[in-house]
Amino acid sequence: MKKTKKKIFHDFVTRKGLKSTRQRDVILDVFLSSERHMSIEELYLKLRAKHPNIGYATVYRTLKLFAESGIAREIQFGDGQTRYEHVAEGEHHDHLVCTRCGAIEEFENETIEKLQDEVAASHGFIIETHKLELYGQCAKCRKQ
Amino acid sequence: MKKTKKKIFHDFVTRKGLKSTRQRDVILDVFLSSERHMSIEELYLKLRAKHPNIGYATVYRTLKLFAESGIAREIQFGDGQTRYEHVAEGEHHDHLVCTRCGAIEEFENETIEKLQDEVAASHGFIIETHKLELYGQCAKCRKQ
DNA sequence: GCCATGTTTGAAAGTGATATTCATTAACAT
DNA sequence: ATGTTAATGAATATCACTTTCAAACATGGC
Repeated sequence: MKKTKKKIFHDFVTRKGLKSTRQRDVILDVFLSSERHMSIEELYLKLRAKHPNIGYATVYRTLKLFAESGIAREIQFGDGQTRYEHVAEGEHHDHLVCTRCGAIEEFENETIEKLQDEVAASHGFIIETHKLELYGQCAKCRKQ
Repeated sequence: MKKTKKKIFHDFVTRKGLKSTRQRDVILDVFLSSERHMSIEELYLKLRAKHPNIGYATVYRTLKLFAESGIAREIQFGDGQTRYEHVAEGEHHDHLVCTRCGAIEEFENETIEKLQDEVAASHGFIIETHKLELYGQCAKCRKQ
């Protein structure tokens, strides 16, 4: 059994000399029990149902911390909302985004990654990160 | 010789029942004579040098029109600025973005595009557009 | 446990980029 | 030249964060 995300985040908080608070615990629980790609707004609303006294700013700051600790990653799909996705250790994936219903699917493709490195090399670049998103209609929406 | 972008935009304006104005002409000239990836802000500043009385809102609205007419395309590189790039007919390319100096290079790769279609198909998606950006250090910055 | 210290929190205000409003001005058809 | 409709520019609004600040907490030392 690998280190759980709760443990990873807790260690991060300790190592940084930060404090473990009720709010952070609650936000982490909600984040971990949610779908993989959530905007701050979505998480905030979900949270409010049970914890109406937690502020937006706290959610915002805590998600940033999740990203910093390595258990989450910020993503932008160009709709003006920052989303946070769960990060599985050592794993990388890209996204398929449905332009109709907004559904997000993930995929991995070794060959594409390799080609990206080649392209970068031929331009003298060293890649640090990349972003690959395919936008279109998902199977469900196409049937309608 | 293909239809020029001026002609394409003018036809678009006519077809839509819009009007041809001095401002739109000027903004189009500045856009066409500029580097491929310009933010609204950059174009506005460049414009102000010779045409200090053209408003920001007009630039903003006109660039949207360029995109709608097909001669320009909106792109987001995650720095919070929308950029507009020139669109060459039938051509598609992706970007290499230097995380140090902000330089933007373009590339095309047939094989990657093909693989994208395969990935999409295996998920039941039909791709409409895609976005592939490689972020890293460009050759120049690496040497420093 | 109780304190001292530094961190967090939540409400409110601030930011920066984009988007809209509205009175005025300018294009185009007649 | 005139009427109609679209475009413009200044100002304002919006949106999604982001920061500020006083009050509330968490944690280590006594």
